[in-house]
Amino acid sequence: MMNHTAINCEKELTLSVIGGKWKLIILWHLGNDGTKRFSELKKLVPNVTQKMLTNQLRELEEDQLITRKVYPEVPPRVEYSLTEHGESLIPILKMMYKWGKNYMEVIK
Amino acid sequence: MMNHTAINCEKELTLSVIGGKWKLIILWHLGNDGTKRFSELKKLVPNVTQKMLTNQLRELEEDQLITRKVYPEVPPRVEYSLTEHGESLIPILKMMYKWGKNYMEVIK
DNA sequence: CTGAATCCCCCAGGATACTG
DNA sequence: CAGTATCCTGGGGGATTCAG
Repeated sequence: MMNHTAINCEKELTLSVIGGKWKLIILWHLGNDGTKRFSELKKLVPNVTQKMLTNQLRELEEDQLITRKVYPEVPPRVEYSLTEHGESLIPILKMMYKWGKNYMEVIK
Repeated sequence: MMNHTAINCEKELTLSVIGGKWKLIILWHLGNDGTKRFSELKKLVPNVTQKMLTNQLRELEEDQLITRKVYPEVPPRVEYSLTEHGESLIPILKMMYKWGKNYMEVIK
């Protein structure tokens, strides 16, 4: 598991696992569309660099929100998908989506 | 409103308004206990510095999640409370709390 | 295709001191 | 009591290059 220091409360633990710059959108796509390869995620997540995509995926994997499956092929194929922990996060993401959408409309 | 740059999606907007280091716990206390003075929040939020508490409160105010009421007294009294936007965020915080609690138990 | 390895910059956040 | 004003640091995140 990752190093989540200075967590005062359980909600901050939750925040710490989804708080990375690209984690919400990664989880979102894996939640909606299911399994994705690295290159697919690269296209789906606008403006990520390879380094950051790799980085965020590693952290999500450490936190057991996604699984990483490597196929021993040439060229290599790696697929990412949500774990049960990851799946259980989707309802929260949906609420965040709804709240953000409404908030965006109300706050001009 | 604050400067929320590089928001790819509405959920990231939501994340951006609650993402500060002390914002969750501030919103949490204001949601549970209602109006609080600055000094009360200072006690309720462990290890915050005055600067950071002020900073986070200002940002929450800019984002219209809390209101700031100043009483013209000596010594000064300032009270903070949730706006409707802030209140509407509480269900999300509760879900995050539950998720984090369960996650903490399952992941050793 | 899926990475790892470097180098670098910015700024959120901490420590500390001062003020109406 | 409820703040400002400075100064400073760590590390999250970007750009770029190399590799199996």
